[in-house]
Amino acid sequence: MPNASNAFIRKLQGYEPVGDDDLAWLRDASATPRKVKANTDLIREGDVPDNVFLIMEGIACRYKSTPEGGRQIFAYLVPGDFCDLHVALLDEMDHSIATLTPCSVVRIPKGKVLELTETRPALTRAFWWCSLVDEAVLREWIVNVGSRNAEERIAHLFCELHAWLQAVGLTSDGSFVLPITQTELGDTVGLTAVHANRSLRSLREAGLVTFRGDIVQVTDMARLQAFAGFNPNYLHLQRKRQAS
Amino acid sequence: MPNASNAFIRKLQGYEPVGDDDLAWLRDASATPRKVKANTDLIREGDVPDNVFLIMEGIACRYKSTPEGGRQIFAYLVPGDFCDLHVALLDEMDHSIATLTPCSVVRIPKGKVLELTETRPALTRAFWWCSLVDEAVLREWIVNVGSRNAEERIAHLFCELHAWLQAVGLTSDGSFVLPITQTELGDTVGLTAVHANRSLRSLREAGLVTFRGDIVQVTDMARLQAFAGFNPNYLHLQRKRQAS
DNA sequence: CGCGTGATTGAAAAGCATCAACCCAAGTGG
DNA sequence: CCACTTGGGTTGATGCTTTTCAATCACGCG
Repeated sequence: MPNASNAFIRKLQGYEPVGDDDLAWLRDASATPRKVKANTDLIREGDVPDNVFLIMEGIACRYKSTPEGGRQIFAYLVPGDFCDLHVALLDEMDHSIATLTPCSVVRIPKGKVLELTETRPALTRAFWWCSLVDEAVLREWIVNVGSRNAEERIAHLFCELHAWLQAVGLTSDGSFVLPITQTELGDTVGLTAVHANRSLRSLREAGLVTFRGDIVQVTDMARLQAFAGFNPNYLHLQRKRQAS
Repeated sequence: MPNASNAFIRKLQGYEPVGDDDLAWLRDASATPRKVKANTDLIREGDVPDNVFLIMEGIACRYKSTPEGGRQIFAYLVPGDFCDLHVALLDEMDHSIATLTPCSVVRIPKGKVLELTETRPALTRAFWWCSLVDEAVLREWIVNVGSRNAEERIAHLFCELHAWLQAVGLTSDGSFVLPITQTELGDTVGLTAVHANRSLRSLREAGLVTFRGDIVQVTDMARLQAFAGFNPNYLHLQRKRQAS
């Protein structure tokens, strides 16, 4: 079994050349993961935490609860993703983070991240890059809920997740594991569970993609992407060109 | 008339104590603004630019065009806002930026920003903070289009803009200038212009807020905020607590 | 004055939510 | 071992929300 910190370190190395010294910092920071059960809040809106969380295994999500009792999910967190880098700089959480599956997470003290911005420009830049990619994904999600219909929204989400997970080797032959309920899918794309269910049936019957028992299987990738209007440019998956 | 760089520098100073040396860098960087007409693309999706833009006067927006000929706006840029800090680190633009009114903008060469990350940790942190606040606003916009109805979306947008502009002294007595068309308002909150118009009428008749001739006038702030479910925490307007 | 852009209103149709029922599989406890 | 419970998936019927299409109005400008 590979070193648990691999997903995280590999991700950052994709953004910036990471020196041995910085590598040691990363290894040290991600050394002692702790287990968390599924459907557990890691941190809640309003909290003023003093740790940054990092997902090593499992899937979590960012969300806000709505006054009517629903919730809006606006990010899935997969291994290697920061939970709340925000917290290191901002004051209090403006949203919550919950696990969707059992997870393994590590905590990095806030002070350690602040210190990093003073002493390690390459890592700071890599973290900043992470923020910027997160931002790009959020923009596309606004396009998704703001200007696509129900089927297109779901199709687009599946395209994105496939591309993202493929980049870290978590897909196989057009399929990937997505351990969420249809209610959570609805909370993600701004639909009710009932309508999400009907839309899934349409997509299945159209021969584009199926979602059964935690498995998304893309039937026809080219048609699915065309249907969803998916353009992966916003994921910024290709490596950064050498900067001098 | 105040130094044109004030909005920008004041904004950053709200995030981090800025030393004299850094101040000089900022003044220098924002020294020579150039005028741009309304409804002009500053930069387009797919471009690989070598400048970072900074809005000194006027209002611009980030947007993506949809295949059906519409567009989705996901940010308004007001004086002091960065246009595309992303570009300094990411590869190519994943969205476009256009002026909505005549604007005055400055360009900062990409290399200058990269150099900054090596030599000026306080400024780098301030820029990073800007990214994180942008991110928080994007999250709330997803909640807006994903889980509020037409009237609530518009009401929420107006609450946000009022709070944001009030923080930089651009409101007066519950009103502010919003030089956009109803079509652009619709493109922002994921509605057609027709339905945006009807929703505006409802809000006006409910005595909450009016929007006529580029002026938003909040009639009853408390009720408007309650109606929209507005909580300003995500704007992170309060100053950062002293770190260390 | 005529034209173009944006605002406004009406009527019809489509999209989506709501309510309600039922099915199914995986526990759980007697 | 089985009755019972529970959470998630599926489907139908109905109504509200939003879009679409179309027409008209108001205004600034050459």
